[in-house]
Amino acid sequence: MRVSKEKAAGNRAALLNAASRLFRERGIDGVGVADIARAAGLTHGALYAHFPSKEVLAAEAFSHGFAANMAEARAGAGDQRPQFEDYLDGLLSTDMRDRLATGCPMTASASEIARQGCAVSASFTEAFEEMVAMLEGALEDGIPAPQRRSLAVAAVAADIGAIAVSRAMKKVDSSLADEVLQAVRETLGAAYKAEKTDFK
Amino acid sequence: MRVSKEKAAGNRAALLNAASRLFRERGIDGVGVADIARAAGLTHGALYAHFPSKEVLAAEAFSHGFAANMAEARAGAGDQRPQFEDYLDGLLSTDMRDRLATGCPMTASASEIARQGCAVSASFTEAFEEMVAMLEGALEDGIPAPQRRSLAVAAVAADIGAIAVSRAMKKVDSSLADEVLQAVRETLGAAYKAEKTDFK
DNA sequence: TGTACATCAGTGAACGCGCGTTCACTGATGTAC
DNA sequence: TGTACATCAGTGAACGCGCGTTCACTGATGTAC
Repeated sequence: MRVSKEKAAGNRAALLNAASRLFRERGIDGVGVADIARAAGLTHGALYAHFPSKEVLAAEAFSHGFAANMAEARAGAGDQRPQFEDYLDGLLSTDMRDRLATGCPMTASASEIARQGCAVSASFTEAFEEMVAMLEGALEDGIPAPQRRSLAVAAVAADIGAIAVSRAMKKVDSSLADEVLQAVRETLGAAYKAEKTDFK
Repeated sequence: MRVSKEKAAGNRAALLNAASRLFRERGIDGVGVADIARAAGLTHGALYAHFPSKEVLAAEAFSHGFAANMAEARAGAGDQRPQFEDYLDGLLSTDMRDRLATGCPMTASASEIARQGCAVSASFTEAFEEMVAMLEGALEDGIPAPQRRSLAVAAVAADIGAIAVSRAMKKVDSSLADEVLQAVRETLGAAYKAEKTDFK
């Protein structure tokens, strides 16, 4: 039966939330549309009143989950502008690694995106650029723009790799999993320090 | 009907080759056992004479594909011992990125491994350690062991991230995809240079 | 070397199940008068 | 403000299909005599 506009908007949001969580937890290929609808308190047919296909839902859910993560990162920073190293500490923490369902969708699905359609790839690329911009803005002003850009791009890619790798290994070797996070943290820190020294 | 021991061994190898390729191309969840058996010229029933389950096949196929990649890397190095930077150039090239079906299984499946069973996680972890050892051996002797280890671990994790990210974006922004590889290459190079200078 | 027979790799039908998507239908909502 | 009716979010059965795994069966291979 028909439902009020407010209720319909709420259902749409519930579908996005459920999809976003489940896709991160089990992978895009590992979740069915019925699972998502059920988690949102609806039947699978209703899903198609809001999204034309699973792929479009996946792309929107990706952006939705990423936006929530960015908002959290900015809120967590508080009033003053955070430094590059503060971001690294947060991104490469065991906390971030252990938050699969609510963490960054890029780290949760990195290697699956290439197998998905263009809509999902586009969401991923947009998220990547947004995160690069955030990190770039946290680098010291003394460093020239090309080096800042390069460092920020590398930091986001390395973070995605570190979290994915750490998660993949945690079940069988949790100390190695922790070591990976620390090693990437140290290496990015060293590269940043070197750039700062070069251009002082 | 029964088949000679040589033929059976050949069929097993064909199954591993097909599985290894297909899993990298389409993801572990994206390939069925029937696809693999068909690609190896067999029926799906025969697969279960060689492997007890898809998960065990996935774990063995992972190790199989990784071993081939390592052998290639060592052969490509030729007679003299390659430097760390030579490895980075090879690993972070557009060639490596564009070789999905025959490239490193770690880069092809990184974010999916955490969702698979322990057998696959164990294969991943073993491969990771082997690759770290290879890179560690290519670092300059002057750097102390802890720093060498940290740099090698970070390089493998960052490489996995860079290739996965570059593949994810290529469809929608190929110049950004190329930039990612170069940025990670530069940043790891800068970190290595800084360590060399520190301990000279 | 020749024969009888146990072994077992490979076949293909069948198991129960979930997949993404479509569609006729329901009935409360929102709108036009 | 009250009534008639078009709209459309949501339901649930159905579509055809592929999934991983099991199993009775086949028949060439390898072995024991």
